[in-house]
Amino acid sequence: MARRNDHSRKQIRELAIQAVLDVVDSDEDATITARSVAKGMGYTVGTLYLVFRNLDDLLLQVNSKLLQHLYGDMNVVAQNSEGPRDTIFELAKCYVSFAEDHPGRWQLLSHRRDNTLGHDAVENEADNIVEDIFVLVQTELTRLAPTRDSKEIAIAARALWSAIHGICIVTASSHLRRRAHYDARLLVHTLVHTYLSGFMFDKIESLAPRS
Amino acid sequence: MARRNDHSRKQIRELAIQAVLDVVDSDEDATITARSVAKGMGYTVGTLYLVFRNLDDLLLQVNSKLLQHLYGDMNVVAQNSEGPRDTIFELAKCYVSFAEDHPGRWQLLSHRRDNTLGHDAVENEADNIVEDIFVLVQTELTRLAPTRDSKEIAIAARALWSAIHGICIVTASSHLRRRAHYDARLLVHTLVHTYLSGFMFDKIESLAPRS
DNA sequence: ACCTGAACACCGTTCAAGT
DNA sequence: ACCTGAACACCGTTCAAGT
Repeated sequence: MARRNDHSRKQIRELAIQAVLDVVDSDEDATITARSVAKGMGYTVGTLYLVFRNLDDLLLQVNSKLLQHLYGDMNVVAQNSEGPRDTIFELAKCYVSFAEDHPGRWQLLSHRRDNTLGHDAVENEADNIVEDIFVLVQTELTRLAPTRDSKEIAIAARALWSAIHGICIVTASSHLRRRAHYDARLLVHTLVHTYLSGFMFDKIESLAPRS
Repeated sequence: MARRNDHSRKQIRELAIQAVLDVVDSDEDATITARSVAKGMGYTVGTLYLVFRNLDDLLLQVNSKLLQHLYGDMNVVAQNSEGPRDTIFELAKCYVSFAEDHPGRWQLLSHRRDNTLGHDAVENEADNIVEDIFVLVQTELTRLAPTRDSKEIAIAARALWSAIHGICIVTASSHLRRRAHYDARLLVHTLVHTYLSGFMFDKIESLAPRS
């Protein structure tokens, strides 16, 4: 054995990433293991460490890829919807769909990373995409209330998007524990509807003359 | 060694729970280990399995205790605030304070449990307290809009509380990655303010005559 | 009866040795 | 040069054996 040279370094990385996705797609509760990933890609454990710094590094790259896809989908959705209000609803739906249709992949995103790797390029890349997603929402909120302070809108966007994320988490967790199930889509719709009502109402109020 | 009989079964359980809390209090990122818990309580690993079914069972009991405390605090807060609107703000602040002042304990709450243990008494206990917390919020929302459908209010309460939780999670995670930090307290305040505005606005609208 | 600690089957990670 | 797989230091969990 040894010395096969079937794949380039980049191809091996791709194989590993695909193997991780295959594992979580086949069982959302599966624990990702260096050995299981290696088996899935047809190599041995050692090879993994030839190409990634460690398991966290691999998972980080998977997350980066997942976030890129999600961001891409969200951009398409943003393009194809009518008006900022509708767009925000569609963006939220897009996120819930990702969480519900690919629970394994979605859970991968909240995998706690070790701080052992310093400020990595890939680490920053993943974080930057998350930032881009926030900005997407921020842009639509700005369209809804063009006169409002941009700092305020940034806060509103973060609050709203974190809230949507929170609903997905709580719903998934109560689903896991076979609890009375509240539909994530319904909860998110309610949240966005109520939040946007409040957002617009506050605007009206601040524009109204002081009584 | 062997046969010390220093503590009763119940005392040993208490020692273990305290040991877990000590570990996460001293380092929020510490990994809870059967051996580290055992060392912290002055026993050996085996003893842990004399008193808990496994590590998850121990962590579940810790969570149950933490949730009881949190629920107690929230009840005190609910008693001492003026009016439903103020109460909801105070409840939210109470949760954020827990997450920020005791990050290790708070993170323990989102520890993913194995499904290996069936429908346990303790498991249900923890879930029931979470349910009670939702009800607390639900009660205040009902006071704000007594005429609204109770099912709708239940949904509104879950959406709001999950949203608050989500903000804490996203904030903690970006804090961990040393990202530009948005204050959780500010985000939660914005969320609650905006959400309640929307909640009241929708009520007004639905009460208003159809035009 | 109560507790221990060696043992087992797993981890992540490394690195000398094979081709 | 490329990859292997045994080795190491850890896990969670069990259970025969000590007092």
